[in-house]
Order: sequence, then C-alpha cells, then structure tokens
Amino acid sequence: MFEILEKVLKKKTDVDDNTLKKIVSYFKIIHTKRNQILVTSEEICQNYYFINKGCIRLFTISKDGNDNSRFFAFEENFATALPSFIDQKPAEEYLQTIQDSELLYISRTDFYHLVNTLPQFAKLYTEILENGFIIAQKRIYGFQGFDAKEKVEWIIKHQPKLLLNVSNKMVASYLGISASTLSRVKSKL
Amino acid sequence: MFEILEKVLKKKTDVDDNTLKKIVSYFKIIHTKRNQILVTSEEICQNYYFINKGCIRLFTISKDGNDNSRFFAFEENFATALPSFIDQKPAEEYLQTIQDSELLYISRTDFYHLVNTLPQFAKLYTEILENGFIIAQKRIYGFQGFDAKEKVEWIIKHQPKLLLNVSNKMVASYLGISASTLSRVKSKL
DNA sequence: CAAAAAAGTTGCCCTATGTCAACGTTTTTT
DNA sequence: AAAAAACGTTGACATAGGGCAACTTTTTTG
Repeated sequence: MFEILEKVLKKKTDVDDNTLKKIVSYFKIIHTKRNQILVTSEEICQNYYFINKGCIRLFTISKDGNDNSRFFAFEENFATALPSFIDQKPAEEYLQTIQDSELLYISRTDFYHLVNTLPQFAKLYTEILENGFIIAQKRIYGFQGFDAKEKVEWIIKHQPKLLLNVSNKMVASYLGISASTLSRVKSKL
Repeated sequence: MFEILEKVLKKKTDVDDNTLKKIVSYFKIIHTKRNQILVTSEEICQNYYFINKGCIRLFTISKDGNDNSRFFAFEENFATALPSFIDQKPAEEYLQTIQDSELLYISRTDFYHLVNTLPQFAKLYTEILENGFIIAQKRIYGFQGFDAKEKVEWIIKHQPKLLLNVSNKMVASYLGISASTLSRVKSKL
C-alpha cells in the first residue's frame, strides 16, 4: 500500500527508515472512479495527493462551458490544486481522476506539520516546488509562438504518455487547440 | 542602498536586525543600462537579483527571430532565470533590464548558503517559490481561451503597470499577440 | 450483449489575427 | 540640432484554425 510512496521518498530524500515510516503514517488511502472530482472550483483544497495508480487531471471550466486542462499527473507523482492548498482560497480549478485510481493523501495540516518539523521533508517540498515551477514554465513557454502542428510535435516529444493515456479531447484542451484541429493534425503525422 | 531590500525582507520574514544585516551583506550593487543583458540564453545563471530601481524582463528569441516576453519584474521584487539558477543548465532565456536600473544581486553560492543555514531565509525562499508558482500559473492559465481583446482587458485589470512602463511591442509579445493586433485592440478600448 | 452515450473524424464555412508595407511619431545617437 | 533608428498605427490581404454538423467508431452502462 505505501511501498510506492516509500520508494519515491527514498529516491528523493535521505531519510532513515523510522522517519520514512513516520512520514507515510500520515497518508491515507482512497480509491476513486473515472471522472471522479476530488476538488471543485469552489472548494478550498485540503489535501496533497500521491498517485499510486491512475491519473489526476487539473482543469477549469470557462464561462462558455469549455473545459481547459492544465496539468496531468501520473503514477508515482504528487498532485494538488497548489494555489488553493497554499493560500486556502477557493481553488478556481477542478481536480479529478480520469481513470479509476488509487491515491494516497495527506491533509494540509499534517503536510505543513511535516514541513515545519522535518528538515528532510521541508527539503522535499522545496524540490517539489522548484520542479513544479520548472515544469509548468517549460510547458507553458514551450508553446509560445507554436502553431497547432508544433504543439502536437512538442507533446509527442516531451510527454508521449499523454497521447497514449488521455483522450484526444483532453489533450486538445491541454494544448489550447480544438479537438477537430488535433484530429486533423494527427492525421498528417 | 540596502534600505529597500531591508524593508522588503522585514515585511516578509521575522528576522532580527543582526540577521537582516548579515543577509544584506551578501548582496552587491550593480547599475545597468536600458536593454542591457544580464544573462544570455547560453549562460548559466549565477545570481539572484533584487530590483532597487528599474525593470527586469525575461524573454526568449525564437528561431525566426521574434522575441517572446515571459515576465516583467519591477521595483522591490526579486528576479532571476530560475530554472537555470536552480539546475545550473544554460538559461535558454535572456534576462535584461529594459530601463536604466539599480540592482542588488547575490551569488548562487551565497544564496544557497543562506537557505541552508538560516531557517528564516529558507522560509523566504519557499515563499518566493510558492508565489512565483502561483503568479506564473495565474498568468499563463489566465490567458487560456482568451482572444486578443480579453487578454488586453486582463492585463489592464491585473498588471496595469505593464501597459504604462513597457513598450507595446514587449507587451504584445508577453500576451502572445502581434503588435498590430495590440494596437488595434487598444484603439477600440 | 444490446442500447445509449461519448469520443473521434471530416467537410464546409467564417472570423480573428498574423504578415507586410506605408506612413507618421517618438526616441536615441552623434 | 540633425540624422538615424526604433516604435506605433493603420489598411489590404492571406490563412490557420474554430464552430458546427453529419457520420463513424469506441466506450460505457444496464
């Protein structure tokens, strides 16, 4: 149940086994369904999630009803509605599992308790932030000035998992193009 | 010379005056010209900058020669080519001052020394990261699905400073629209 | 396993926005 | 102060890609 999380933590930090056990003891398990919402736009996000199995999507719904995918996280990764988690304001974005998933989660209270008492955990958090920042930045700015074809080529190169595991519709909304355009582009390579 | 930095640090952290003096003692001052490059695309970023006066722009130049503005930082803020600063890889982006500016800067070595020895500074860094993440996210995702007019309205609402202090050309490249389009949109409010 | 729902594909048309160029204005340089 | 360069504005034109709809294929559900 906690093996994957332990493995990941061991890889990312240098904690002894006791500390490791202590950390994971704060996590609880939850099984979720395809398309199950974890956090709604109005809610304040209270948990940090770790994906044992499945996939989490972060998205928004615009006034005209279109949904925009912001981020996908797969197995062995952490995910949450970070701005809301940090500032405890309404998320203004949705968190959902797009497949039946097995997640571990830790409450915000416990999370910050660990950050404030375990330097190794604080360091892990810093790394998560640094990484998240870099990835978000690469992804977003990577697209600047790209046309539809270039975006698709970019995604194939940098996140091939996405095209394999996620519906066209969601990939399209992630790339900021329409589903039809994505379909057309893919048919021409 | 260090008053502004001290003021900002005092507001953001709860350090005693001695620690404060110690922190600022690692910073050096530099005066730069309009359009002076601080970090080139090929360089590895070695400094974290604090803006006493002026404005820093982060941008890239695409293969076809267009420049894309990623970020503007004004007085009383920190700025650097963060991914490069963190990972010590070539920046793949440029850092420049777009007006004559007065900057304070701290070397990466000293910066991480402070992060690793002063918990208050570590906390400050965490806050900078959290904030940077949230702002970048808001800005980027804020634009998703916006047309040119909506982007301009967004910028007027959220970063009015930009339109006042930065050339149309740079604002346009920040918004991901052409200078002509920006000009046309502005003329219709 | 059948029916229903969702997702993907493709054609047609249309609009927002890019490109280019000409021109006027402002800023920079010397 | 004059010359040069950069910037902003506007018109004419071209086009990528969105919206919609009809149809097919895949997935989900009972």
